[in-house]
Amino acid sequence: MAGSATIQTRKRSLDQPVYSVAAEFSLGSNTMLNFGAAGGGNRSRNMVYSSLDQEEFGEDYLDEYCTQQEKKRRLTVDQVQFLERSFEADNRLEPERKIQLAKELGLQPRQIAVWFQNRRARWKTKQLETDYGTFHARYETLKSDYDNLLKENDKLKAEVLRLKQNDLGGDTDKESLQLLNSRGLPEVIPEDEESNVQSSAKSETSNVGSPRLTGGVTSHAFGCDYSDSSRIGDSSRIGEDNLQEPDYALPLSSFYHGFPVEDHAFNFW
DNA sequence: TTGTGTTTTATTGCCTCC
DNA sequence: GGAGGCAATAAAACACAA
Repeated sequence: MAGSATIQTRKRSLDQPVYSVAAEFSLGSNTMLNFGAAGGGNRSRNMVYSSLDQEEFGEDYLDEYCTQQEKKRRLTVDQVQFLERSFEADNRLEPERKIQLAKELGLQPRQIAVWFQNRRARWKTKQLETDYGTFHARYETLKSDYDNLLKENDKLKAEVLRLKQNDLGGDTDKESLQLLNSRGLPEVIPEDEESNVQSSAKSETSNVGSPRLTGGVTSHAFGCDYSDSSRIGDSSRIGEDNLQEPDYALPLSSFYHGFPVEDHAFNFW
């Protein structure tokens, strides 16, 4: 068999044989754990064979073996458990550790490397699924909060509109405004008192004729704190350069997280 | 038993690092 | 340029319903 006595490099060309070669390292049988063979012995032409095979049966056997065997062999439960424990300790594989594991499990170092490679891939997939679940749950929470804010805002706007339509001079309306203010909302100033506010403030808002919101519009007033973007997680952290003071000329419903909201629908995902 | 979907083992090609 | 990592993929092994 061509190439059977050469050490397989991982970067082989297409016309090279696919057989891995047991001579990649010399296996010390006294250090090898007794994991036995899995899968009943049918091994693929593509399947690496162990150093033990080479020691026991020699190259003639291996030539025949490599031409006849076409099946892969799965690792035993014990081998997998051993590898799992090793992976938990450190999912990176230094060359020395790879050799050591190969000796202890009776496998090729290449098999150890492949197993760790595939295991990292599985771990990454699992991690992505976990992260998705976490972020999606947070998204749902934020969306729910946002919807509640919208509803609250609509109610308040309706309340303000109703008050404006009434005779604003009456005590009843003042009491209503005080009630609104007592709810921890941005302070609503009756128009008859607004004249006492500095005239320069008038240019800050285009809501001429409407009760003025003071102290800025923040979610804190609604018992929520959305200013901490770290709740979302570092990977989705909002760039602080993008943070800006809300444009108070826009309606309250246009704000979320300090950003103008173009559309109520989130395109989070 | 068989068809089908999933998991595991292994290869290939490309990329980065030293 | 070699070694090692990763993504994509192939294919065998396995699980399981019909």
